[in-house]
Amino acid sequence: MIEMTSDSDKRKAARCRKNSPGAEEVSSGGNSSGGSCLKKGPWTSAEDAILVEYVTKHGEGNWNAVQKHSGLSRCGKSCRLRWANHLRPDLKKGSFTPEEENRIIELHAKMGNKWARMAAELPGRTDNEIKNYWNTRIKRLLRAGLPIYPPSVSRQARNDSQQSEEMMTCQSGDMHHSESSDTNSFQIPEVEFKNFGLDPALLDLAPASLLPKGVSSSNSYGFMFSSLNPQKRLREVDSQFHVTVPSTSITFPKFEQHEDDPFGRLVPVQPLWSPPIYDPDLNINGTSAIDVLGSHAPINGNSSSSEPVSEAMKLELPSLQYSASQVGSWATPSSPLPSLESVDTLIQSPLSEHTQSNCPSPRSSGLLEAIVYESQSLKCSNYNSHQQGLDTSVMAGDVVESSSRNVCEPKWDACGDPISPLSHSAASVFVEFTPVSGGSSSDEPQSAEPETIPGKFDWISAELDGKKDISCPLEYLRPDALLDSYWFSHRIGRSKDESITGDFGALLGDDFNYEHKQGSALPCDESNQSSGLGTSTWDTICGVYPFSKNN
DNA sequence: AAGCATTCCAACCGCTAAACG
DNA sequence: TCGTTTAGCGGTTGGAATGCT
Repeated sequence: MIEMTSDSDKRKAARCRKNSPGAEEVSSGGNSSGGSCLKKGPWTSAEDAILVEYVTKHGEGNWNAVQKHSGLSRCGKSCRLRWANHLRPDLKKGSFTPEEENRIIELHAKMGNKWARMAAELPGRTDNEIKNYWNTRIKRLLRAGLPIYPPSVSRQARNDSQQSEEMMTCQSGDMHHSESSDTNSFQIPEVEFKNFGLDPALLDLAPASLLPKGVSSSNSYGFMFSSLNPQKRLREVDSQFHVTVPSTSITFPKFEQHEDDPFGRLVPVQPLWSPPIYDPDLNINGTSAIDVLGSHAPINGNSSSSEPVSEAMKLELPSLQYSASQVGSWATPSSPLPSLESVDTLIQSPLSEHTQSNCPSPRSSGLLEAIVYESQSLKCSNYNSHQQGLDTSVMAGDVVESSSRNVCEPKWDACGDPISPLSHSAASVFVEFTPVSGGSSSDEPQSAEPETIPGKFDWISAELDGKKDISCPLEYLRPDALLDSYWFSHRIGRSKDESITGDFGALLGDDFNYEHKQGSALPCDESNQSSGLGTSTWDTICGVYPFSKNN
């Protein structure tokens, strides 16, 4: 089976052309490594045919023999990849189904970046495919500061982590704990950052996808289960510091496309997240709570994600942690979490209007979209619930919240319009994803978070595009927070010809001229809407972002 | 419509671990 | 025990497709 599409052929041809003059030349038999010229670049149909024929005759394996016996000018590794990723007859083509997406997330929570093993669980899918999927689509969630793992998984991981931690402590003192098990033990991975000369506090803020190369992927997704082998990790542990990831739990309902919803929106009806089969304990209380894509802490890349807190300070977010039993009652969580409908009603911002009206509903085929959509709704609701008590119930433990608020008082006031999307993007992001130590409960020992995260909420100065010296609360500039709003407005409220409304536009408007926005006190009014977030603007943000900049 | 930016994806590289002789 | 081969993984690259201005 030669599955060369005309597209891929074109692509390959183009790439061949570009790749190297040598690529064509070597295809006639040359060798490159060790004197033998092996062809690189896209495979041709002829090569595929040869490979298929060979494998059909001889079976898989012994890939280095392919070149010898078939005349292919490809190294065995290349042959193996080509076969595994494209020529295998049992490959499933096309985009991932929602079920597969679900499965991938589930598997990733279970295995970490064990792509091959994940692929084994997904018939017809390849590790490369899954990896690409994860590294691209999941980034959406990361950028949006949305959770990826079901909180149930997170909770289990946290529990296991604590247990193993205790064990480790007992057994070997304060040693770095390694992955206890690849498969059956959920452990919130320590996020290990190599020496980037960065302030851990800053690193902590980095969404994985925005981290400098070298910290990305497996262990850069923050909370994700590092795929580093224990040996590797031990080797590298020298210059690393550890971030124990606190996680929060947000339960998400299952989505269903309401027939009577003119916009085909997915609405929560049942737990989306079926209890992972690999751990019955995850099915807490026998509920089918989905606890969608939980541990958003790390993912959202914001303060809550991977606080460089001491292990003793593993933080919970009670205020955001909905018990599994609440899942079924999505509309009536114990905390003042409004129903989805209420959310739409409560968030009477332009965005919410969009949410109701022309909200690009999550495609029914897109689990991620659904998650994003619903998560945003949830965040809205969280915002509201938090907003209510923000001024009056700033816990001592809500250091992040309170301190940031204090520090940014003028800005908060300026943009803290509860109706404004800015409120959401900036303030609510704070509120929602900040590892509120002990959350809203004051019984939790109030950690000295500001001390463990030095300067986290300091105002920062950064030169943007070499033009402006901006000064603003670091939190304001965090891409995740900004993107959160961006994503929000895009996924939910922004139609094609609409501009980003409110604060985010204000924040990211022309040339990211924060100085200007400061001057205008980050107005949230319509007049200050940006014409949209230019891509270059976003590049600017990323480029300016402290951890990369400091690098 | 054109130009630019971003996203997606195939393919690769370098490295490591496991398997095997 | 050691060397070789194979498999797997993280990360990267770059063209095509797509979206935005």
